[in-house]
This record gives sequence, structure tokens and C-alpha cells, in this order.
Amino acid sequence: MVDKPPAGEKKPQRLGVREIAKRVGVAPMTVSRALSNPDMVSPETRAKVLEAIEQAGFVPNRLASSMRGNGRMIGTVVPPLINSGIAEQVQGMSDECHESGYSMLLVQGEFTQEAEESSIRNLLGWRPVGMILQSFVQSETARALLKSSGAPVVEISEIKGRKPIDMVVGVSNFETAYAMTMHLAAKGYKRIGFVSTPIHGNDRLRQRRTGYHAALTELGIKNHADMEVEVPITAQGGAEALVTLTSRHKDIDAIFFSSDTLAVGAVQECHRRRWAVPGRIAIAGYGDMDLAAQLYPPLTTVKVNRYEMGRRAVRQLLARLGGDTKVPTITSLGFEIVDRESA
Amino acid sequence: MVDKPPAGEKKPQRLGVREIAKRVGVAPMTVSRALSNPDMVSPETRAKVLEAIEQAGFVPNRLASSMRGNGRMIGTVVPPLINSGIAEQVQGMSDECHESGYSMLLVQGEFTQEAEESSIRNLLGWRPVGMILQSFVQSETARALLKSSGAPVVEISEIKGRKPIDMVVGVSNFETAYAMTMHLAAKGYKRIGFVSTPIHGNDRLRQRRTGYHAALTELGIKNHADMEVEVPITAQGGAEALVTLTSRHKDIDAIFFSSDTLAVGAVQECHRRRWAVPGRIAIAGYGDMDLAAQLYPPLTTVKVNRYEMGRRAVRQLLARLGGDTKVPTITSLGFEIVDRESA
DNA sequence: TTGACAAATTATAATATTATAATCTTAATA
DNA sequence: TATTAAGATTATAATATTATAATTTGTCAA
Repeated sequence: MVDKPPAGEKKPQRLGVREIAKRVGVAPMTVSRALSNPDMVSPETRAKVLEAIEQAGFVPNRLASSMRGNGRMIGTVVPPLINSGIAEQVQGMSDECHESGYSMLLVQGEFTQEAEESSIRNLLGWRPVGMILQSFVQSETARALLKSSGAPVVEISEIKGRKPIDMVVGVSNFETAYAMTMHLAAKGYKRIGFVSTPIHGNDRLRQRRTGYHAALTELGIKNHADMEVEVPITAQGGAEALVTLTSRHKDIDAIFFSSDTLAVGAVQECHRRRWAVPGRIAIAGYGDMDLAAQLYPPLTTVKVNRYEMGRRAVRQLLARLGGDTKVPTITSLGFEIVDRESA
Repeated sequence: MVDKPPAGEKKPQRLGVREIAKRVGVAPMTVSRALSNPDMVSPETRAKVLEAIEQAGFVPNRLASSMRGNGRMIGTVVPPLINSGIAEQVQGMSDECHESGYSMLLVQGEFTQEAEESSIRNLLGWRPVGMILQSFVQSETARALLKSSGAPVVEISEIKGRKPIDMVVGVSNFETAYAMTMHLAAKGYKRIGFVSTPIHGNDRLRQRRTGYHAALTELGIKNHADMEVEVPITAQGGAEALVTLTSRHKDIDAIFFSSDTLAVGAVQECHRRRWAVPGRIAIAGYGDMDLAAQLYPPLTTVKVNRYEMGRRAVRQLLARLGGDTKVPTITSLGFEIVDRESA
């Protein structure tokens, strides 16, 4: 009761179109239009409104717009940003969103099925106009929620295999890995190992391994499970994998790492052991990270344009939202085998 | 008119507390409470409500909650995620947000003052309950907007110098750089160069340079501007900086890089030139990235816990939002000089 | 001077949730 | 049996915006 203002005093109106309208002497709707449909307002009125807005430091409430169905928010769930190429992808998404006036709601983490589900649920609570997800969504409940939300969904993922919820943007991880394995074979390597970060639940990695297997089969090389290792996505992981594989197989002459981070770590281990790369062992990576070209020796790797993938994903969503009915369901970005000196 | 449903037919009610309430035969308010104040609802009612929610696949609309003042969204503006330690910070923020049921609205990019201002304006449109910004906000307009928004603000930045808008979390970049420079001097290096990514507009980098200068002065070394270079934050940048400095000064014996990414690039250049590190030249970095310890030779660097910084920033915000009035205005996280073999 | 038409503006209602105040139940006490 | 209190539930109003329909204003021609 102490705080209650005296009867006559008008309470300090919160800053909204209503208040701006009052100050200019016009209806709230006119203020709204001055901002979003300038053509429907006379130039003079518009000028007065914009000035009042500027003057008051008014920032339109996007929550309310969103509730009325003018939302401009995209939700996204991504794996950990460190050491993977995800950071570049997020940058691509963010840039594209920003340029189109959209905002990006981000959840990041290492997800079990339940965690993934709860993250998606959280995001959907904000009623985003579109969702971008990494990898295929595992949880059936989550898939159902996404579908019934009505928002278009882009999965940035392996482009072949399981049926997408809606749209997919990505590369054929199978083909990239197949191509690299063939490339190594063509360069004369006979015993090629494969190192990956944990594959469980990750389509992309699984497809890479499958591509590696397919190439070996085609080459008439019997593929030994003990030519493969899974390690955490760190430089140390790469170094350890190198040690494991080379001590298992004295004659191994090349290792294909499913991530540049691992390959770089392995190269360091070779330096420590005074092993020539590729003389003693050839090393190939995946991703073409910034360091790859500068590494000593320069890293042979698979180049995938992650930044562009991020941008494309957003562009697909926006196209769909813009009413474009013939947005492709599957968008495959190309890849490139970058042949450098490490293999 | 074709679409209009026949008169008697009830239009398909959108899924909201209202609809759930109708199905359970209870008031909307009760549904709301079943979710957010379970204690105020009888166990039986609550069970029925939760079942109906589950059954219908209802996801509460956070926009509407937010409008009523129950928002749980934090806005953040960060520099590019690639090659800097920012990804770890974002991971920290995301984890902490997620654990507390908050969502993170992220804008990422390389910002001029105007772009920074527009990004902040965009975020504020969503009425976040708190904001986390990198570095001190430059634009006066943006600072005003932030202040008048009433949301608590954490700047993750240099902890000394300019007056923060609200709270700061960070380290003293001055001290870290001072300490590293002194460390190098103590190890016997006489001519120490400094390489940084573009300093303009970045407090943290400026403070690092200042710390480097202060140390030189204290050591009685006259500091030459041509012992410093600015390069882009890439491995190549680091390599180029090494070339530039060593050709300018034949007697330079150590280089302190303001980022591990640069230092790693420089080490590769040394390998190409068959220069011993630290025999021919010592290399020190900043950040202690994953690769630093695995690098050949292992990288001497400044370790700052960026992940923890991100978590702390969010925790400070939440504490303040939780009504804690004695949240510290300035939080300094410690640092560590990690002495390895490269210097 | 009236009518027709377009342009500009205003009024209304709808979006989904929840704090608050009001009401209804039930049980315990006098 | 009436009274009181606590617990559970419901009714009301408020949050800010905008599509739509309705109204006002102005211009031109008949």
C-alpha cells in the first residue's frame, strides 16, 4: 500500500506500441504499421512515429509479435562446439539468420536420447518458426513433437539412409570416406587403418566407417576389425590411436582419421617418435580445419564446407517459410579430397 | 468461405492450457499450476492433468509465460566461434543454462559498433531476463538500451579498466600477459616479441599488450614497436608473424602469441625451416587449447578456464535474478602459466 | 452538392499464460 | 449445528502486438 501511487497519478506506462501511439497521438496499429508496413502509413505520420520511437528508445516486443504469428526465431540443437567442425556450421547459421532478421535459439551438448528430447521440447516451447537439428533425431517422441509442431525442420546430417523428418542438408559421408580410402589406396598404401570418435548414435560417423569398409571390400582387402579404433575427439585421442594401431600392426602404412583434430594429434605423436610422415606412416584427416594446410607436414584431408552447410540449412527453412513449395527435400553439398603431403 | 467450418462445429482448439483444462474438466489455471506449482494442486488432479498433457503432446508456450514475466531466456552476443576460445565459453554458458531450465538466444559475429548495436537491439526485442556480452559494449546507445531494459548484464571481459554496465566476469588480461612475459624473461630470453590478433576495439587484447609492455619496462627493456605484429587469428597468421618478426630482428629469441592458434601455426613454420623450438626461438601461446599439451614440442601457454567463465557468467545472472543482492560486481577467475617445452 | 472511391487511420479481437483475488470444499472446533 | 480455517479450485485481468474489419478523410466527377 505504501507503493501504490496516488489515485489520480497515471502509472508509468510501460514502453510499447501503445505508449508510443499515445505520445504521437495516433492508434497503436499505426505505430505497428509504421514499422512493419511503412507503405500503409502516410509519410508524415511515419516520420513522427519513427522519431518518437527513436526518442523513447523503444524496442518492439518480439514475444508479442511471435504470439500473433509473426515469429522470427529458429531453434537449433548442436553437439559440442569444441574440436569439431560444428563451430563453423553455427557461424554459418548465425550469419544467415542475422542477415534475414531471424534470431537463433541454441542448445548445445552431448545428447543422450532423453536429453535430446528434452532439449527439443524446450526449444519448441518458444514456438520457433523452424528447427535445425544435427544428425537424425533418434527419439520417436521427439520426432512426433517436431512433426506436430508444424514448423519446418532441417536435419544437417548424412543425406542417405533413414527417412528425414522433413528436409536434409549434408554430404554423403559414405562417399567422402569411400573416396578418401580409395585415394589412399591409389597412392600405394596397402594397410589402411581407420580411427573415429565414438560412433554410437551418430549417422555421419557410421556412414564414414561404412564407406571405408566398402572401399576396402572393393579393393579386395579383407577388413580386420582390429584395424579400427574409437577415441575421444581430442589431439590426445589421435595420438593414442596411432600408438594402438601401429603396435597392433607393424605393417600398417596409412591411417584415416575421421576428424582433423585426431589426425593433428597423431602427427605430433609421429614427431615425438621421429617417424617420418608419410615415410613411416601416412596420415589423413577429415574436415580441412584451418590448421590442416599449415601443419607440418600439410595434412591430406576431406574438405567439407561446414559454414556453407549452416547457411544452406537456414536458407532452406526460410525458403519454405516464404511459401516456396518446391524446396528440395535433400540437399547434398559437394566435398573435395585435399591431397597434401601427409599421405 | 469455403474453409469456414459449419456453424455448429467447434473449431479445432489449438493445444494450450485452455484445451488441456477442458479435456480434464478443470480451469486453465489449475493446469498451469500443475506444471509450475505442483504443491498448490491436489495430487489426484495433478496426475490427471499431467496425463492429459503427456497424452496430447502439449508443450507449454514459453512466449506467453515470458510475456507474463516468467521468462527464462538469456541473450548473448559472441565473437566468431572458430579458432578462439569462445566455443568453450559458449559451451559453458549453454550447459549452465540448460541445467537451470533457461534457453540461450545467441548472436555470433565479428562486430562493428553498429552491428553490435543492432544485435543487442534484436536480442532485447525478445525481452530476455538477462544478457551476457563479450568484451565491454562500445556503443553508447547500446549501453543505454541495455540499462533501460532492466535486465542484469554480465560482460565477460577484461576485469579492470572501464566501468562495467552491471557485472563482469573474467581475468586480468594485463596480469596474464605480464606474468607470461616475466616468465619468459626468467627463463633467460632477452628479446621477446609479441604477436596479437587485431587489437582495435578489444579490451582483452589491449590489456594483454599493455601487460607485455609493463613487464618489458620493469625488466628495463626498451620496448620497440617493431617487436609487435598483428595478424588474423589463423595458423597461417601465426606462421607469417614468425617470419616477419624473425626477419626484422635476427636476435629475437622468444615470441609470445596472444592465442594458441597463432602459436601452433608458428611452431609449424619452425618445423618447415628446421628451426629448433625453443633452441632457435621460443614460442609461447595463450589459451591452453586441447592441442597445446600434445603439440611437438608441447606449448608453453597461459591457461584460462573459458568453460568456467561461461558457466560463471550465467550463474551470476541467475543469482541476481533469484534476488541475491550481494552478487559480486566483478568476478576474477584465476589463471596459470603452463610451462612446457616450447619456451 | 452529392456520390463514389481510394487512402489513411482506428477499433476490435485474438494469440497463451499466470498473478491475484474471489469462491468453493472439507474438516475440525466450539 | 454453527463457525472458522485451511486447502483447492476458479474467475478475472493483464502482458504487447497485429490481422481484420470498420470508420474517417479527402478528392474527383457528375
